[in-house]
Amino acid sequence: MNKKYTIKDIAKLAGVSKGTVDRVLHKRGKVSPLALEKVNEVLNVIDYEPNLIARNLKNNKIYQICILLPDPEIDPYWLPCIQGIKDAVQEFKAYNILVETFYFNPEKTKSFTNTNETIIEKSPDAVLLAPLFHKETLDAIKKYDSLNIIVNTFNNQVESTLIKNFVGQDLFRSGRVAAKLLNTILIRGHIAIIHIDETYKNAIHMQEKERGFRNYFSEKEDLDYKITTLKLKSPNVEVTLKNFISENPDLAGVFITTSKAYQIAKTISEIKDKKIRIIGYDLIDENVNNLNLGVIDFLIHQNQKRQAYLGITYLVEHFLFHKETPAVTLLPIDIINSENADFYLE
Amino acid sequence: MNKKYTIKDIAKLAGVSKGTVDRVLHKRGKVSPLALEKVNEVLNVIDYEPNLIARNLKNNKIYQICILLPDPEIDPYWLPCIQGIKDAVQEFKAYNILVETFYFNPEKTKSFTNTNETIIEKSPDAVLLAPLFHKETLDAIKKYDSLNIIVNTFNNQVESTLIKNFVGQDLFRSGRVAAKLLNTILIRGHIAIIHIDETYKNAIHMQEKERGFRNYFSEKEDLDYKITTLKLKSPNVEVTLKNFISENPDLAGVFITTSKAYQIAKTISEIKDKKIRIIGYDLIDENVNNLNLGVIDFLIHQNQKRQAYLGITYLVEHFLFHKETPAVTLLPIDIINSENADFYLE
DNA sequence: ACAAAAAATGTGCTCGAACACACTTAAATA
DNA sequence: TATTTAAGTGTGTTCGAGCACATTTTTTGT
Repeated sequence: MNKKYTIKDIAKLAGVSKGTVDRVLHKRGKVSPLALEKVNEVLNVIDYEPNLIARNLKNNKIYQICILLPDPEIDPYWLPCIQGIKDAVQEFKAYNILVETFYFNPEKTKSFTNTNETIIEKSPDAVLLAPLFHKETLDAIKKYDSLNIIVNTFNNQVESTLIKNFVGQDLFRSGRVAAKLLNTILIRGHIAIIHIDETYKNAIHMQEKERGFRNYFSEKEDLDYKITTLKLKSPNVEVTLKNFISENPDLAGVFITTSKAYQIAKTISEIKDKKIRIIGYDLIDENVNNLNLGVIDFLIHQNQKRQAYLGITYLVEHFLFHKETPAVTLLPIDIINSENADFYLE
Repeated sequence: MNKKYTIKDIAKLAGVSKGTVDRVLHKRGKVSPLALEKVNEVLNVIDYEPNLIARNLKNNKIYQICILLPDPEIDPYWLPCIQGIKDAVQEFKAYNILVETFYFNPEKTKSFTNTNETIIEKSPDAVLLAPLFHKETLDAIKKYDSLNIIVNTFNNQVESTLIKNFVGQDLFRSGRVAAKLLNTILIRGHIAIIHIDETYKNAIHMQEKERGFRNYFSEKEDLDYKITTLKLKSPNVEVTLKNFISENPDLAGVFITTSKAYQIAKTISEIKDKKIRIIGYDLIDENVNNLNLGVIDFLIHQNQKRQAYLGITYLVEHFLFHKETPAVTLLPIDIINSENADFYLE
């Protein structure tokens, strides 16, 4: 009754050979209308699911997947990806899957293009990219596609029909989440959106978050908030911030669009006479410390680990099981406070 | 170089037959010390991973898994589990896995025991239980174990060495998360922990959450909060609550330990002169509506869908791939506001 | 009508692990 | 020493899908 039907079963039921059933199933042609009819009749009645185990046994090709991301030693934001990759490798080590990780220097465009060339020389079956540099990424994607190498991306969205899958987060929405959080903890007041200028470009990231943040408040115009955008540049972060705070004594909350909230937290925690609320991104150590100290109120988790893990998983499932991969996978925007942070770490 | 070694390869390298290698790998005995030595030497050098695909091909047993949970029509809390089960079934339908779902009436102990008996008659290979009734669960587990049926649990934790795996949440910690949230949005004030008395027993659930909640505040004794526990009984919920609010004009926040926060939200939203903050559990429709209306500030997501999904997945992986399952899997305690709720729904 | 070409169909082998069973060699017993 | 018993080893088959190739049937052309 609940038996799993095999091709042999279908062949017997239809009164043909398994070769014919196989041709029908794979639309390989060379089947008479009569035989086609008979097989289809059986297929309509029973619920045939090919046995994935048997299907893949024969296919002893080793699939090579390369994953390219910024060097976590230069930007610790990418550190959790390593574990995500490890998890995926562990999960699929019993299959013919070979995953190789490549790092590039996020501060240097050249490093990105060079690493892509190294990967191309390996001629893998698929590449998973963290596409930091827009133009160079498009070039790389074109090149990969011409060599029939599948390209998927994670973390940063790049519009291209050549990309099969993107895993990341809706940055606009994450800006809205941050806005709602500040709206919940502050009745009114002056809020600063702080972009800390990185040497490399994640400007689009920061802009999208700001857009979402402002969008939330623009929908509630009756609310009594003043919102200022503050761009801080690398050597002068602390000085500029201190000046801003003393010039704006009504400052009640800040939203930091990068993972550098701890830098702001340090300055703000030194102000003893009032509490300025802080919302930032990413569970890097310094941020979590400040969360536990009560200096940072919330962090938004971008789940890089799962991004990398899912990106690889989709590729493996594509190769091994011919599964359809969704064009875009948006991970949940996790809200973190001191009490639930543990569960999202490692 | 990166070739996958097979048993045949090992046999050739060790100068024995694949039968001998097989006996060594599975410790089936009947191997001479000399042969054992030779095979082990090869195994030490190469990194052998058995091909899971081939291993399972031969094993054409159909594994039957029964999952037992409260009827979602009676308690909508369990509704997301259906989707979690569906997802798991979909994922494993190509393998020999048969999942059958059973509902019991959470208000009737007898219904629980009866359904367990129905399952036992089916003699499945494993059962995944939502163990609502403590004593009856222990009896059922004992019975299952004596019949060599694997028992795993989800949602509710039951101490028993016979259980291979539990998937759920740390309720104590989730109480702490709620406490931290109220601590973040309220500077001071009177807070009420509200237990809405269900007809059936989830008393342990509610107690653990309260314990965690109070534990958080007990650690910060310098804070200016007053915490009251309020038990509301079914027909008089609204009246008792209204009385409490008028008797306690300093009430600033409530923490509802069940999924019935919307009931409280209704009453509280009618109070126009002040804002009482509300934190509750579970993304059921009425709660999410109140989240969007701004009446409920935060919901804590218990991720029932994933609980059911993971519970089944662990069993399948145990049967199919002989994977070790962790004794306890604690899901993250997701904090939900109006802006990120979408991502956790379905 | 008959050979040749084309179309349709069936057979048989492969993948790797698992295990039953046949077989060989060594040890134990009379 | 002959014979039983045990220990050790190798061979061969199975699982289901996929595909190459052999075989059969039908169609086409002369």
